[in-house]
This record gives sequence, C-alpha cells and structure tokens, in this order.
Amino acid sequence: MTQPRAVKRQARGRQRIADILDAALALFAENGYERTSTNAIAARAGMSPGSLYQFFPNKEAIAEALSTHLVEQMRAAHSSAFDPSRVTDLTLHELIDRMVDPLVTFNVSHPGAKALLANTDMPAGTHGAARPLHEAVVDRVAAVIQARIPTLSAAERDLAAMVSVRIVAAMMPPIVAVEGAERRALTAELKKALYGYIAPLDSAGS
Amino acid sequence: MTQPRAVKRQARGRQRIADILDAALALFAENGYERTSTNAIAARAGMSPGSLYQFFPNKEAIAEALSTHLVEQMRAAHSSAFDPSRVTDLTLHELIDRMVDPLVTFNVSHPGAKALLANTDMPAGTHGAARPLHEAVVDRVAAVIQARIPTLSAAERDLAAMVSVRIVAAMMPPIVAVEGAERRALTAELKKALYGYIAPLDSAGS
DNA sequence: CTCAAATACGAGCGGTCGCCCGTGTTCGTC
DNA sequence: GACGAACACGGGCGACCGCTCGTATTTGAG
Repeated sequence: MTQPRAVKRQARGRQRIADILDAALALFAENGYERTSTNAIAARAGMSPGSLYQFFPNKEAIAEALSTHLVEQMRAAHSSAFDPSRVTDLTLHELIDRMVDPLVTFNVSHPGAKALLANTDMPAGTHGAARPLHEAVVDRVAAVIQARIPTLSAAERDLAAMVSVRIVAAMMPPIVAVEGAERRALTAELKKALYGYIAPLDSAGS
Repeated sequence: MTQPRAVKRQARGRQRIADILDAALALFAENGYERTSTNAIAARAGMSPGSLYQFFPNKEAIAEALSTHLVEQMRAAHSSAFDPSRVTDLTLHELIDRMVDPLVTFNVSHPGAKALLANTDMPAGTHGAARPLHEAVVDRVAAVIQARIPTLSAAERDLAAMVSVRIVAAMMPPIVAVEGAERRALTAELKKALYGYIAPLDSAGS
C-alpha cells in the first residue's frame, strides 16, 4: 500500500538517500520533527528540495524510512543479546548484564533514535513503525523470562516483560546524556532496579 | 520578567482565559503543541483569534500558562503525600502506597498533562516551567528517602530519588490508558518495581 | 448616565512550509 | 556514441501559520 513502487536506484541515488536520512536524523534530534523543514533537510544533505523529493514522496516518508532504518539496526545489534539458550546457566546479574549493556551501547551510538522513536511529536505512521520494535523487544524479553522462570503464568510473564522494558527505556535518556563514570553509575542503578523487580519472581537464585 | 504586566481582568475575561487553557490542553493532548494552531484553540474555546490574543501575547505564553497551571494543581494534590513526618512508622509498602496512589489519581484525572510536561515537542520556556515540578518532586522524594534511610549518602539518596521518579513516570502512560482492574494490576506492578528497587536500601524492614 | 477600559470580532498581513515542475545533466546499457 | 532513465536543480505555488489591527460592543466605576 505505502509501498513506494520500486524505482531502480543507482549507486549515486542510494548514497543520496543515506545522506537524506543522516541529515534528517540529525535535524530531528536537534529540533524535533515538526520544527525541521524539508528544505532544511535537503540543505543539510547538500542538495536542492527538488532532489530530495526525487527519493521521498513526502516528509512523513522520510520519518518512516528513518524509523525503519533504526529499527533494523537495533534488531541486528540485539539479536545476540536475547538468545534464550543457556539462560538458566547464568546468574540473574549476568542475565541482566547481557541484555542491558548492548541496549545502552546502541542508544549511546545513536543519539536521536530515542528522540525519534519515543517522541509524540510525530505523524501516526511513524509510531506505527516503532511499535513493532517495542513489541518485538517485549516479546523477546518475555521469552527470556519464560525460559528463566517457567512457573510464571503467561499474563504475569508478559506484564513483567513490559514493565522491565519500560524501566530500561525510562533510564535511557539520562544514561545517554552523560559519560564515563556517571554513565556507568546510572547503568548500574538501572540494573539494580531491574534486579530488584525481577529477583522476587526468580526461582533460580542470585 | 515574563510577568505579563498585570491587566485588570473582569470576571468575563478570567473565564475566557480558563476556556482558552481548557481548549489548549485538549488540543495539545490530541495533536501535540506544534500541530495545534492558535486559530484552532480560539475556535475550540468559542472565540475569534483576535480575542485569544487579548489574553496571551503569543502561542508560547499559552503553553507556559498551561504548564504553570498544571504544576500548581499537581503540587496541591501531592503536598499531603510527601509529608515526611511519621515516615519511619510506616512499612515500606504503606509508604509507597501513600506516594504512588495520589500520583496515579492526578494523572488519571488530568490526561494530557503528561503529554504537555513530558513532551520534547515544546518550546524551551515550557520545559522550563515543567522542570521545576520534576525537580521539586525528586527533591521531596529524596527528603522522604532521607527520613526513611538516613544511612544513605547524599549522592546515593538523590540517585535513588531520581530513579524512583523515572520508574513511576514510565509506568504512568499505560496506567492512565486502561481502567478498573487492569489499572489496579498495573499500579500494583509499579509498586512492586519500586519496592524491589528501594527495599534493598531500606533499613527499617518490610 | 457617562465614559474609559476591557472585551470581542474577523479579515487579512507577512512569512514559512511542504511540495511541484520545467528544465538541464549524468549515468548505465547496447 | 546514442539514448532513455535516473538524478539534479531551484524558483515558486498554494496553503496555512502566528499574529495584527481597525472597529464594534459590553462592562463596571463615578
């Protein structure tokens, strides 16, 4: 439906699309979606407005492509972190480390991703592109919890996964905003919160 | 400084200001700040654009007044919840109940308040009006923690307060979005998360 | 009752935005 | 080397935005 009717792209064109996405991500992160004009995106990407519209039918499509792009990168970066095998061999601390650390790394190296995916300053379609990611993350966390604590009911497990993901998301902005020792301290605090929430449910000890 | 040079308002005028604020809150909650036009606010409030600008010098002033208004209501609603007296007499569960329940009530009865105060889709001045609230809440939570767990260092206490507030804020949207038993279940889960985070620090037992 | 102040109106100004289109240029293919 | 498709340009259109202003009406104080 929203399929943009595949146009044969040349290498030049694909590079320009990447340029547009880079410029858009930077500007969205700086000023938000609404405050960023398409002319500004084109200028930052080093092209004319007309050229920009050769690759995207409208502004919203840029946001959607950007969301999809980030979602893919995130998925790729975290596929290993959610491996449900050997989940019972690890201590809960180790398990939390394995899931939190890559998330922090990704969010640090992609500032503005949060600004895009978590912001209400967005057209509806863009949220639609982000929701599958959130659901996917929650599902995978639920799968890990299922492997770890099989005694939980499905409802309890899903609820615990949702709450865990929200806690992580809530701590991400301050973690990304600082560096070094401060970041490590905040990350440690996030892990303490997760541990405190999950440990009472856990049957496999510390 | 931003003091709008007190104009003698008649009762009619004060009512109109309230109408404008109501309309703006509803529209901001529905569509966000940027997507809401001043003409739309005026129309929803049942007046002409010219009349609206009799009471507010510009759009940002509306957002600021709205923020201040909500902040005041929130402060009033929570002043009792943060009473640091008798903090040591309560169990940690009771203490958490006392602080979480009024917050949930307020957020339920003021949907869109979050949309305003937590959104990046806002002029800088509006964030400036919301930050004092957040800081005030964190400070008061820190004061309660101080009374409850005096052994904590200042840095640890402030950190714990910040994390606690973030956890509460993170769970608020889904809590507000549902009703009845579901809402109670989510609220209970929030309290479990808070308890799990704070209990390990607490010296006064369950 | 009078009158200045407060309130109310709404057409429309100046500006910006998303986007189009006419035109010219570069690329891949044969 | 020729040719069509992809790419590139940028002036500017139409719509809408925040906001103004000239004017008309209502209010409360004296």
